[in-house]
Amino acid sequence: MTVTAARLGRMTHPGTADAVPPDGLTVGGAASVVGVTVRTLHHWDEVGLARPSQRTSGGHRLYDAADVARLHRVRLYRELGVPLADIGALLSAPTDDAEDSLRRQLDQVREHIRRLERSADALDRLIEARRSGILLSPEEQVEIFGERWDPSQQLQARDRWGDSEQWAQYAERAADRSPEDWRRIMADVEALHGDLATAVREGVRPGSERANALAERHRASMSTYFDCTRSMHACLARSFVDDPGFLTFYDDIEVGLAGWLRDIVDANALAHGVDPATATWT
Amino acid sequence: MTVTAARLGRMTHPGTADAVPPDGLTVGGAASVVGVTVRTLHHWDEVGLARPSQRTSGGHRLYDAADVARLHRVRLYRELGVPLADIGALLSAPTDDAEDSLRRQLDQVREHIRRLERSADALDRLIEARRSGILLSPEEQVEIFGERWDPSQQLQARDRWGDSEQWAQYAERAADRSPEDWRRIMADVEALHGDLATAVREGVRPGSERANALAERHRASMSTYFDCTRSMHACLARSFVDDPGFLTFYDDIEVGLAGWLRDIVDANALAHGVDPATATWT
DNA sequence: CTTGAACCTCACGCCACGTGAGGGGCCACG
DNA sequence: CGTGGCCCCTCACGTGGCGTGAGGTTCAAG
Repeated sequence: MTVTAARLGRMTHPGTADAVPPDGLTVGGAASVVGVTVRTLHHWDEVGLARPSQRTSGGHRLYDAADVARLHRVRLYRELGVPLADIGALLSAPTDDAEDSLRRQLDQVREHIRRLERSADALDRLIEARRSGILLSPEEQVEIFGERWDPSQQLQARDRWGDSEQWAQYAERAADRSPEDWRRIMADVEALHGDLATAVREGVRPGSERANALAERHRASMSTYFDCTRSMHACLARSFVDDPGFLTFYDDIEVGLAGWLRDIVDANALAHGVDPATATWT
Repeated sequence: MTVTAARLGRMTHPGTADAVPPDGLTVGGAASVVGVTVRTLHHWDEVGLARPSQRTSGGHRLYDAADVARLHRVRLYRELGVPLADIGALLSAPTDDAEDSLRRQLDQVREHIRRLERSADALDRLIEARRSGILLSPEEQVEIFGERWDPSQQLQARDRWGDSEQWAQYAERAADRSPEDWRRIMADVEALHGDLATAVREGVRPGSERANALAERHRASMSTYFDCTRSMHACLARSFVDDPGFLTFYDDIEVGLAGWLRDIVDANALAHGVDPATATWT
C-alpha cells in the first residue's frame, strides 16, 4: 500500500469540542462548522444517520460536541464516496468489519476510475476521429490503404461532408476501429474492386442479377462507414462520374469502371423502387 | 492528443441495416440488437430522444433501420457518460458545436477521475492508519517522536483499543496529518510536558487554578487524537499510575509526574461535576 | 413589541432508468 | 376457432442525496 502525500483539502477538526458552545449549535452553525448545507443535515437527521441529541422547546435542532464530531466523521466518509447507508454501519462497526467495508469502497472507487479512464480514452479517439477522419499513423495508412493513398484526402472529405450526419456516424465507427479492423475492411474492399473489374471486363449488363448483386455488395461496403440507403447510393453514383477524384479512382482500377458502376447502382436502385434521377441524400 | 489502443468493448454495428428486417424490429428485438433494456428504449422514447418511426395497429413500437442506427449512436454517447439532454443536441448539431460538447464532456470526465483518485488515495491512507496507527516511516517516527519512541507501541495501542470508536476517530484524523502536522503536535506536547514537569517540581497543588488549567491543557492535547471528554480523561488518569507503560513514560519526564497528573486530572474532573471514582469511558 | 434572520415541516424536482401491476396483442398449435 | 404463452402496452412508484421553494414558527436584538 502506497502512502502518498495526497490528501483531501485540509479538513477542519479544530479541537472540535472547543468550537462548540456548551449549549450546542443550531443547524446553521453546525452546517458551517462541518462544511455542509443545512438541508444536508436535515437529510442526515431524517434518515437517522446523524441526529442532534437535543431540540429546543421550539423544536430547533441542537447539536452538541459529540453530535458535531459525528457530523465530521460522516462528512469525511461522504467525501470518500461512501453511501450513507454504509456510513451508518461504518461508524458503529468493529474495526475489522469497518476495514473490510473501506476496502470494498476502495475497490469500487478504483473500478469506477478504470471505467472513466476508458470513457476518456474513447472520447479522445472520438474527437480525434471527427477531426481527422481516421486514427492511424501516416505510415500505417500507407501500409493499409496502399501507395496511392494520400492522408490529406481524409481532410478534404471532412471539409466537404464534415457537417453531415453521415460524417459523424463514420467518425463514431472509425474511432472504434483498430489497424486490424482496417486491414480486414480493406481486404473486403479490394476483393470487391477485383470482382467489379472482372465484371466490367466481362461486359456484365447493368440490371442483370449479377450486376445488382455487385451493386448491393458495393452498398454494403459503403455501409461499413455509414448507413448508406439506396437513395444515398444513387447520389454517390452520380459523383463517381462527376467528381474527378472518384472518376480517377475507379477508372484507375479498370477503364470504364466509374461509369459502369454508376449504371449498375442506378439500375439496382430502380429495381428496388428508387428513381435514381430524383434521388436525394436521405 | 494521444491515440491509444484502448477501446470500449467491441461494439456491434454489424451492417446495421442488414440485421433489421424490412418491417422493423419490436422493442425487445431492438433492445437486444442495441444492447440495452426495453425500459431504456421506453425511456428514450418518452423523453423524445430516440423514438420509433412507426407503431403497429395495436400500438407496438416498430424500429426501422434508421431508428436502430440512432439507437446505436445514443448508446455510444450514453456509454461515454454524456447526459441524455446533451446527446439529443449532439446528434443534430453541426460538427463544430458537437466537438465543443465532446471536449467539455472529456474535461468533466477527467475532472471526475481526478476527484476519484484523491478519494482513493485518502481511502488508502485511512485504511493504513486504522491498521498501523500512524502514517510515517520508521525514520520519520524516530525523528519526530524521539529516540524513546518505539514504533511497535502503535500496534500495541491498536490491539488494546482498536475496537473503540476513539481509535477510529484517531485513525481518521491521523490519516490526514502530514509530517509537519505531527511536528507541530509534538512541539505542543513537549511544551506541555515541560510545563507539567515545572509545576510538579514547584509543588503545585491539585485542584488549584493552575493545576486545573494544566489538566485542561492535557485534555485538549489528548483531544488532538480523539474527542476526550472529562469522563474519559479521568479513566485515562487511572491508567497513568496503573499501567506500567504510562507510569514509566510520565515518571521518566519527571519523578512523580504520573501520580500527580492523575491527581490534577481527578480534581479537575470533580471541579466540572464529574466524579473520577465512578467515571466510565464515555 | 417589532423586526428580520434563522428555523421548522412538508413536498416536489432531479437523472436515468428498475421494477412491478394490470391489461392487451401476436403467433402457433391443436 | 380457441387457447396458451410470450411479448407488448401504459401507468406509477422507487432509487440516492440532496436542491429548492412554500408557508408558517421561533429566536435574539433593538
